[in-house]
Amino acid sequence: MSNAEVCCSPVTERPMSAEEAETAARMFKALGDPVRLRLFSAVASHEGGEACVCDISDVGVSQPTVSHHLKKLKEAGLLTSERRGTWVYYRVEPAVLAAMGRLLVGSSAGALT
Amino acid sequence: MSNAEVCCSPVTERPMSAEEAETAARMFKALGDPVRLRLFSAVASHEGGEACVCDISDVGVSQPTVSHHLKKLKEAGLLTSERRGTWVYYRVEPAVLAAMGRLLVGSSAGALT
DNA sequence: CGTCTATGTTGACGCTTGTCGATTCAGGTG
DNA sequence: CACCTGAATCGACAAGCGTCAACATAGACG
Repeated sequence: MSNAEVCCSPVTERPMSAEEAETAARMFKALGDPVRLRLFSAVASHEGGEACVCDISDVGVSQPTVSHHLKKLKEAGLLTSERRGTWVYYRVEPAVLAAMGRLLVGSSAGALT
Repeated sequence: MSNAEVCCSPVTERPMSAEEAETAARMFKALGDPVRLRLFSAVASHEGGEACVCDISDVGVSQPTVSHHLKKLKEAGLLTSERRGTWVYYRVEPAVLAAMGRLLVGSSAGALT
């Protein structure tokens, strides 16, 4: 259900419809908070493309707040989570980065590594 | 002063610092509202890369609200404005799209058209 | 100058959001 | 089982945000 597939043609191609904008804005909004952006970057740059909460929770806010932001990122379709024993691991939804990049630069930014 | 040059290395490269996140989040936040995203797309996709307010103000909200959102986009460094006679024209700051794209996909998405 | 049109600004309103402390849940360990 | 640690949820609060109607400003035109 991740918004990645649905959304969208590049912003420079034609004016976005209300529906497209609604979907895309939800993803941008999720990255529109400094703490969330740091958490997201921490996960995305972590080895293996995934990280335990304990690895990334040092962003200067309380533990409930970290949990809250991770939930938001998950709801936006940017992260997925999985519990393994004591710890919970978050990983980046790969298609999302490509989709958002394509939305901005239009070109073949969809070509992933 | 546009945030484009300052910001940043790709999110997947290393965890963002608090300062980087603050800067980048401001740009994502600006695109995190459906109405603003539609306005931005309308300008970006308009011929010549610029548009008069009168050309794009049909997004379902009142005129003051349109003006308010355009101001926000301007403050975020995504748009610039210029008055020419009766009308005010907005245009996309070109480096910004490339910078945000690079932030997401990491690759050589900076290569513009 | 007076008036008309195109944008911007102000002030107010309700809703959303980021944050925390307290609590709860989940799993491991003794 | 009791206890401890990692993580999520709850409840509350202040701050921020999107929206509008009313008003203000800027330029064109008579």
